[in-house]
Amino acid sequence: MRMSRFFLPTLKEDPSEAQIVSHRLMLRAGMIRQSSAGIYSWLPLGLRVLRKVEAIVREEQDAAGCQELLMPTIQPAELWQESGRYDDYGAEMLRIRDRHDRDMLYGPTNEEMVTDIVRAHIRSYKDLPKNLYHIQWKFRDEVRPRFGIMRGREFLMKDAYSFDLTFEASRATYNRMFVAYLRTFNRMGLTGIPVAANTGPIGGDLSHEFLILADTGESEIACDKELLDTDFLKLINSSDDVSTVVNNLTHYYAAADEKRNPNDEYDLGDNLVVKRGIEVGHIFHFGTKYSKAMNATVAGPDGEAVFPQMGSYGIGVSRLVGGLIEAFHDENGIVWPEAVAPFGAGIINLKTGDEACDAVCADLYAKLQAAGRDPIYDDRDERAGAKFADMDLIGIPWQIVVGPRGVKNGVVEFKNRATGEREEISADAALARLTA
RNA sequence: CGGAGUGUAGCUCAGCCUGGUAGAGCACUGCCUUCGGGAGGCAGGGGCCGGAGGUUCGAAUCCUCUCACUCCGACCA
Repeated sequence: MRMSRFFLPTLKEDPSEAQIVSHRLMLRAGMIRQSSAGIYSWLPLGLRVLRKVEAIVREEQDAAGCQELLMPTIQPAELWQESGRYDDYGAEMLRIRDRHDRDMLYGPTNEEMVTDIVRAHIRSYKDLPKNLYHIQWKFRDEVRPRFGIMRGREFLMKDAYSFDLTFEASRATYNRMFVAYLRTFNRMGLTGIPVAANTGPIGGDLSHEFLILADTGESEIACDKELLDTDFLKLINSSDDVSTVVNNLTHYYAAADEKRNPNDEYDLGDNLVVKRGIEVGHIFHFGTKYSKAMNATVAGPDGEAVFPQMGSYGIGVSRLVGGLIEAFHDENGIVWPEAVAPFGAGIINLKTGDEACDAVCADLYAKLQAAGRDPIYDDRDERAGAKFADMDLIGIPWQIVVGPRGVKNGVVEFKNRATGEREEISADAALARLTA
């Protein structure tokens, strides 16, 4: 992408409404634009990152044996009346009436709808297990939306729903999803710390939240210091058995603020740490709560009707974008991990219009594109300072700076956004670094 | 929902107390000089001062109502 053609409305000054760093940087980098309280447009740069995060989530869900479908945002009230949650959910549910005076709602979650789909099409235990997910916009009419997309009313969520024949199989699915979540966050450079949590309106007997540490996080977690010192990735890779991984992590004390138990914490002594975090995932095991309420059964091996055991598994995809910025930024802007960066490399032409510079840049640009690096090329007729500032603000991980002086000497500047390291190397060498 | 604020140019804000024809910086357009880490000069364009009522000869400014947004709290996968 050439920056001269890219829709990138960056701001020099901090918008006054933004209180936390991720919100400020998303506005300054031209990623989002607020429409109304807690509702945002995703501008091209922001959408690129959102799609990257979404793609990682999707790959890991697929790898965990889930199948993607897509359910609607608008749901009929009847399904929710059937489960009993139409009245329970309260004012957070946005209720809509259509032209035929039918009660509808903008879905805050999809347990009812997916159960309706499964009960219609799955009749035999032989068709189980199934784990269905979608990545769809949700709406929760929060009393007080804040922190930009971190606590918006409209947000993008991945939600998966598992159906198993037996309790044991269902717990195994829960564990598999647990580990898939660890992997997902890990691929983005984050550590999602699993903590025991309440089940809230979703219901059930078992639940874990996944939090990433950030001082600006809304949730408080109390846990055993040793848990934070654990190398999750090593643990995952050292065991083929997901239940071992889950057991190794969940035997440490770790609780969300509402589930803290002073008795447990007393034993930890100095090992107890209390930190703030951002909830980016939440998984639930709730057994037959919805299958029973909605009379979803399959024929079991002996012909009797069986209520499938269920679980649901959410990841806040749009919230993760904000969480990533909270985790990865410096005084100059965002520092994207490569896996989610909106562009894989940046080219800065210090003297657009200079024949030699233009030629070197054009060559780099074409070759990086051909190599699938998805580069952004700042070919604007701007001062160098503005180009450097914008490239850092939007967090491009690798930057190649091409100027007349360097070109004369056959070198370009190769820069790492995260470390700030700069080297003078040939354009070919820079290319080799990024296409190896 | 309780409390506190803010709405004036795309952004950050001044002007309001004490009523008298709408301001600055940044951004934008044109020209010139600059050009290696957010340059400078000159000239421009852009605002129903959130909306509606009221007071007044006259309202961004005073009064009433209303809408929106932000912050603190309560609430919340």
